[in-house]
Amino acid sequence: MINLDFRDSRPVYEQIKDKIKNLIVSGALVTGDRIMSVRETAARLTINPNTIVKAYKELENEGYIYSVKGKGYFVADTGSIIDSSSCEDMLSELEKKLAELCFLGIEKEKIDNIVKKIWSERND
Amino acid sequence: MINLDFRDSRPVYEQIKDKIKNLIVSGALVTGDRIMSVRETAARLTINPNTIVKAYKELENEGYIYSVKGKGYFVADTGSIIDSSSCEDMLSELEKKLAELCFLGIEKEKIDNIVKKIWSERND
DNA sequence: AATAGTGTATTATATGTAATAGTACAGTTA
DNA sequence: TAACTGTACTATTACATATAATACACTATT
Repeated sequence: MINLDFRDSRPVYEQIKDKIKNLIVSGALVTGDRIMSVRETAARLTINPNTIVKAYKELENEGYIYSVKGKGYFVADTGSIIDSSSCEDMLSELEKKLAELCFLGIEKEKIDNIVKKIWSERND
Repeated sequence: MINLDFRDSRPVYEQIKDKIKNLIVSGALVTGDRIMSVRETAARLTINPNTIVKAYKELENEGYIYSVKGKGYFVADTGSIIDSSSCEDMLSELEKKLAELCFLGIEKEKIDNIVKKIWSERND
């Protein structure tokens, strides 16, 4: 389900955040689904439980999941996520990345196709 | 010209990399332009020269600038930058970010407008 | 030649983050 | 009761970041 990439220079807890966020964004996990427990994930990846806690807590702060003592972590209601301020940050980040890709000579059509694909997959 | 943002949690040398890269990508700096010297930038931002060196060296490795001993750093030929492997990485990163924005409810038109704006500005 | 500016290299030090290890406590379920 | 959950805390190690202080080689100007 989740594997680590040791070529990736980013901290382990960020990789875990990313993987789970992607599972939610892609629809593989939906509201109410229970995700692997802290200890289960730690054992599976043979890393320290504290590292998982850090990843889960940050995902909780961002509104993607929530915890229930004694039961586990669950995927939160997607509606509660939309934070306009962080959306603005993401959009300005996106603009920088796009400007860089444009500068490097990527064709506009390539970007258009990616955007088209993503939004068509989601708006079924 | 360049200022630091202490609210930004990223390392200082990365912020400097980003600022200069943006100046190049935006066209404010063009091939052959000399950029501020290591010591000059360090004095201006009141940070350690070694931090500037780290930022400049990474930009040099990425092909954005080059150094001449005794003279300074200069903006490199843009044609030498295009590295297809790193382009692939950037595109897959972009795809993740776009999927996240889509998930958060951003309208496709908003993205289309950003893309349109950037590519029209550059293809004069 | 002298001076002042460049990039470069090196060593040492301080600080914060990331990750591990171990333990303990509180809640849930069977 | 037993076995699983999340949570909290302390201690320790390893690494990245940033500073500090030198020193050397090259370029340009005077």
